[in-house]
This record gives sequence, structure tokens and C-alpha cells, in this order.
Amino acid sequence: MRGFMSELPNEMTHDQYAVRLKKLTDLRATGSDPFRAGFEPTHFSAEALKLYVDGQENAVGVQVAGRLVVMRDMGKSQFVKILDQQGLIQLYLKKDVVGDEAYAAFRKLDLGDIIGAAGTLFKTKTGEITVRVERCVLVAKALRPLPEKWHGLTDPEQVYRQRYLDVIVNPESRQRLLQRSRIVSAIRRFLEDRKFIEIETPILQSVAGGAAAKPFTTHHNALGCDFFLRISLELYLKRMLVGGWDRVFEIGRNFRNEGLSRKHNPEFTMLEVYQAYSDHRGMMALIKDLLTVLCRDVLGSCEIPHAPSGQVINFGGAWREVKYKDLLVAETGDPQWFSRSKPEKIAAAEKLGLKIEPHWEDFEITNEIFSKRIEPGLIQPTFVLNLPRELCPLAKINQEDPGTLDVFELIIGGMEIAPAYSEQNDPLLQREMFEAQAGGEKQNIDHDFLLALEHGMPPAGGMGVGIDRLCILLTGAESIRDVILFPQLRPADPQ
RNA sequence: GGGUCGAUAGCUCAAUGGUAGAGCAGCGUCCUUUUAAGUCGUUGGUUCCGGGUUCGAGUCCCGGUCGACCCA
Repeated sequence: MRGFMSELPNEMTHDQYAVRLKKLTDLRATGSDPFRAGFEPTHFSAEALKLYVDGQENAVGVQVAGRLVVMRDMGKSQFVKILDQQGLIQLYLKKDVVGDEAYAAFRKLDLGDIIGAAGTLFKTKTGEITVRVERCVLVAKALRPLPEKWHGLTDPEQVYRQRYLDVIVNPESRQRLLQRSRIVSAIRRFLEDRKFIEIETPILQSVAGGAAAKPFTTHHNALGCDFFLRISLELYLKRMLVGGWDRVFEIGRNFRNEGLSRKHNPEFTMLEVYQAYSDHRGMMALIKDLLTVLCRDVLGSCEIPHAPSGQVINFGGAWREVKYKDLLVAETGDPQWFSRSKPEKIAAAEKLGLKIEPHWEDFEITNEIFSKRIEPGLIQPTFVLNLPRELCPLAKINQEDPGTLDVFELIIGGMEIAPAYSEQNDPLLQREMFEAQAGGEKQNIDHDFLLALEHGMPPAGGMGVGIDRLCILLTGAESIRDVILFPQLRPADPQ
């Protein structure tokens, strides 16, 4: 591992660190604290830039603060740029404006230092709105140099472990990760506008239910018992439907003790939404509205390029609706697929190039074809309907086709984005389905949830949206690690 | 877990088995409207770690660490 390893404290000997440390102690020696200079910005960079009125030079005063990322020293004047949460703003310092002493002090600053500046707005001869600095202070000294200005930081390991550097020097990372915050914020606004209540439910659970996944375990000392970290939000949100909170949602972290990949981080963010007196059809309308609003308000377009397929995903038109069964028949070319024997299914699946485990049930073989052969090809927004009932014990059975469920799986860009159900609210049926799914492991049944259902839960539509995957899709990221600020890595070797 | 590839200056990257270099950053100089500013000069290395082969290893071999990609 490059760079990171050598950044342990004992490396205070490297020359740039030593130079900066000396500057710091020199400042202290003259009585100024390089970490405490009081300065309050009046504006963020982008706000300040908007205040400039064409032709009115030096009419507007602003105070801005940020990290020095560009310095162009021309002797008795210099152009520098600082970076704040809204971006870059250029400052112009002249020796005869700020005075000899302040100017000399400014020239001792290093790239990476955090400064505050007060001055007026003007436009340079090349047309860039700039602050003509009258007063400037160091507010925090940087002891370590920034990565290179032109190439940025490219070592993926350092990008992930030192994300703070990545967002300073790589504008596309900064934009992508800010975009994620805007997406999450817009989702909250959208749901709150529709009278959904955001709630928070336990992460430490004694039964990790609501999904099929390996949980993390942890231990509570005072209670003297083990807990699981939640693998889904579902069962606690539904308890609140029982409690009469008719529209609830949570945006929270789930934890699954499984492999890492471009699409999997062990902790990931889910949105789950439940709406009483609605159903999976209602959720279809909700998710389509939500994604349309996100495209419009956050991305400014309903057409999002999808690099892996070379297609442009169009969120604006009608979204395809197709039954699971029809997709399977089309892929296998066998109208009788669902009545084939297990050996026939295995043979056909292997012919499609899939590896089938001998202990798999029929529906697992079928679903392997769906997830490996069909799903990756569904690029445009597609609601897959009538999934087989074995796939989820928490949804209502379809009346016309009792082998299937009143659910959809929304696939976009070849990825599962949102599953939704007409939620099962029959406590007796729910218990049966839990028991069937648990097999011998009855301790995995959440009896407290069943107790809640026995008090009566209104019929409801419910939906889960993988926020990380949604962000991959909407920002064109290549990996889940690019939309998570601090993705999980193996702990750095302490050497 | 398996396979492939990678780790060299603070950062981005070079270097047939034969003196480890460049650009940026840093340090010193010139320059009062720059846009990767320009100019002249210059410092900086446990080549990820540990073994081995060799007269000689950044380079070849073995083991390890961390990462990326693919597969499970």
C-alpha cells in the first residue's frame, strides 16, 4: 500500500511535514495560534459568486473561508483559490492593499491550509469573479501536503481510506457524493410531502428478521445476551402500522455478513416505506413518482446514461410491466417451464451456462435463471410482477394465481432497485409461512412480530429501496464503494 | 474462499538483472489580473514486508500484507 503506510506519526521527518511544522511553531512563537484565529464567513463560495453584479466592481463585500487549493504567486500580488462545501472561489491579494506584513505572512501559507478572507467582488480580465482581499487570516494549519492538483488521488485504497482527501482533490468524487446527499434529502422531502412519518427502529435485534441473510452478531454486556445487527427494517416498521401510524418510513443502515463486491457493502442503506390501505400497485405508483421527482429535481433530466449497457435509461415514459413467469418462459423458450421436473430444469439451466447446486429447490433453480440470465438484461425500468410465493413469506398471495405473490421487483440498469409487496397481514397465514421458511430453525421466528399482527395490522403496501444501488444508477458510479463515503475495507496493516 | 493484476519521492508516473528518474508539490530567486500561471536554481527514496537466487535484485523465485478486477 502506497502512501498510507508511511503516514504514521513517526514520519514527522519527511521534509514537507518538517517545513510546515516549523512554520507552525514560528507562528506560535510570534503569538498567533494557527488553529484559533476567529473568523466567520458570511457566505459560501457559490453564494458569494452570485452576489456579483456585472459592471459593479468592488461593490459587494463578502467573507469566505476554505482550504487553499491553488496558489499563483506573482511577487507582489497573487491569485489563490479556496475550496468550501459549495466549491471553489478565487481570491486576489495585492501587497499594497493588504499591507507588507500581512502579505509576507500570506506568502508563508501552504497549499492545504484553511484560511478566511474578507474583501469585495470583482471580475478579472479573463472573466472570473474573484474576491479582492482586504483582510486574510489562517484559521487552521495543514501539516501534510495535498495530493497532486492535476491528477488528483487515484490509488483506490487511499481514495476510500482517506475520503476527505478524495473529495478535496477529485471534483467528480465530490460531486457524486454530494449528489447522494441530495438524493437522500429529496427522498425525505418527497415522502414527508405525502404525509409519511420518518421513524427509527432498533438496529440491535434478538431476531434478525425481514429478509434472508447472514447477520452480524454482537454482545450486550449488561443484559448478558447476544444481539444481531438488523438485516432489514421491515418487521419493526410494520409494528408501527399496527400502532396506527399509517404512513411510515425509515432510511437506515442494514448489515449483512456476506461477501463484498461492486454491488455489496456489508453495511448499506435501505429506504423502507409502508402505507396503510395501499398495496403493491400503490407502491408502483409511489416509486415511479419518487424516481421521476429525483430525476427532475436532483439530476435535472429523466434520461440517465447507463455506461455498462451503453443505453440511456429513460425514467420519463411508461414503465414496462411483465410477469416473472413470462420472462422465464421467454428466456428458456419453454411454455411448460413451471411444470417441468427438477432434473429437466437442472438440465435446461445448465444448458444456459448456469451452475446449479444439487440441493436447490425447484424455485431456486428458476430464480437462478432469473437473477443471472434475465435481470442483467433489464436496463429500462421494469416492474416484474407475480413472483413465486416461495421467494417471500411476508407478502400476500395473488388471488388469481395462488402460486404467486402480490409483489413487484423493480429492475433498472440490470439491478434490483426496489422490491414491494402487498403486505401479509393475516397473522395465522403469516405464522404458517414463517414456520415453513424457518424449517427446523424455529428460533429464527419473530414471535413478537406475530403477536403484533394478531392485534390487527391494516392492509398495506410496503417497499424497500436500496439507496446505495439507486445512487450507483443515478450518478453513473461503477461501484457501491464510489457512493459510500467510507466503504468497508480490511483494516489497514498496523505494521 | 479461488484466479488474474498491482504496490517505486508527499501525489501522478518512468526505469533490458548493472549509478533509482521526471512532472506537480516542497525549498531559494524574479514577477502587481493568473487559469495545470510563467522564470532560474535546488532538496527529497527502507522501491509494501520477509526470505531466496545472483558478482549484482525495483526488476527473477517463494511466502506474507493491502488493494483492484473476475469467479464462487
